[in-house]
Amino acid sequence: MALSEAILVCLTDRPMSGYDLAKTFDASIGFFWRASHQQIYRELGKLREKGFVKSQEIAQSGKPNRIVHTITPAGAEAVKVWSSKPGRMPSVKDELFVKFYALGSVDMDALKDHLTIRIDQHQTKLSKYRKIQDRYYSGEDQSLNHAGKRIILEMGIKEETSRIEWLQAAMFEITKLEQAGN
Amino acid sequence: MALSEAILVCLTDRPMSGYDLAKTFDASIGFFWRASHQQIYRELGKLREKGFVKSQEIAQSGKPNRIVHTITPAGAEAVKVWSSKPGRMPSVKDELFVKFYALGSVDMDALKDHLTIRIDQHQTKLSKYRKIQDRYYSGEDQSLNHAGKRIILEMGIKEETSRIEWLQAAMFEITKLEQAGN
DNA sequence: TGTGTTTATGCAACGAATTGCATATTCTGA
DNA sequence: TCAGAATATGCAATTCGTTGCATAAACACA
Repeated sequence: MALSEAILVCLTDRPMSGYDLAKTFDASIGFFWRASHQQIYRELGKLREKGFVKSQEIAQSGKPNRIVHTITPAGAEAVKVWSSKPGRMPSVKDELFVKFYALGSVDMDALKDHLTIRIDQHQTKLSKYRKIQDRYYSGEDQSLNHAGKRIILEMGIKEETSRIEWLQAAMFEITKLEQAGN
Repeated sequence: MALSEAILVCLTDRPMSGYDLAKTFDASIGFFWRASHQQIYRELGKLREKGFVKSQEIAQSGKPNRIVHTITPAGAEAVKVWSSKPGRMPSVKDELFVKFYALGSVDMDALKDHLTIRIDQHQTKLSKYRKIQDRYYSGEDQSLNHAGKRIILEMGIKEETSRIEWLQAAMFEITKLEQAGN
């Protein structure tokens, strides 16, 4: 499982609380590996048991105390071991395809609506990526870590752009089918 | 959950045994909704309980008996209800991205190997899609069900093609980074 | 003064998915 | 003739993921 590694990778950048991690997953690494805050808290517990992170409570007046997690040398080692092994193909699960597979049994107007929604969602994602790219990745930072994040943003932008294109092509095709009177 | 619907959709084409379904998931609908045989058998049990499929055992001499599942009117109705509701965005989980996110902490040669493997896997998928397209979807069948399957094949081909392109672009970029001596 | 949002953490229950095992027979090739 | 693949089904255990709930305080706004 790569959730634990994704967390360790985040903690390599800087020590974080579970809350910080949840926000990071929402805003950057989570574009490529989704996780909810409950998953993150549970996984942090496991990482602590394995000795891959150290956790220390920091008292805050007023707000609840923060528990800040730091990656240990054993954790860094675990990241290295993981990164040297090839991962598995991401498993596809897309309801929209299944609906197309059953085109004869679905309501065509509803399907067109769903297609429109999906295109919108991908466009939202795309503009989010572009904003981040403009804000943080148009500069001159040449470090490896920065370069890696720049590259996945570029990949994400290409992925979303092509998705939008072929979803629009699919929309065109089913509209044509409808007009043909099937 | 759409696994149950994916199964029902398959059974709309023709009655099948669990084994047939597992093979169908391996060879066609599973390109867009992966499922193992254990998942399928368990789900078939649930569908039977709900009355969405009827199952009848067919004696076979020698081989173990086949249990053939047929969709019921209630099952067909369930497909309709499901298809009218918008699905959720497929959740992304790709280790390769996570490795790029941690570019400073991973072994670059290993990462390049993994990239090569992934490009190969997508190329394999692509040529599988193209073969199916040539064999079954280059003809004149104008039925809706046929058209839907043709469209998802086209979408799949576009998806894989663009994936291969940007994975190669990523390979080019990290090679460039390496040569720059970072 | 109250309502809602943000920060901050976590349990409990359930449902989904994976992994490993188990059985039993036919057919194919070495 | 013997090994192994393909056909055919399924249980059990574990892990992963989601949903709903719970707590607790600061702060912004109306």
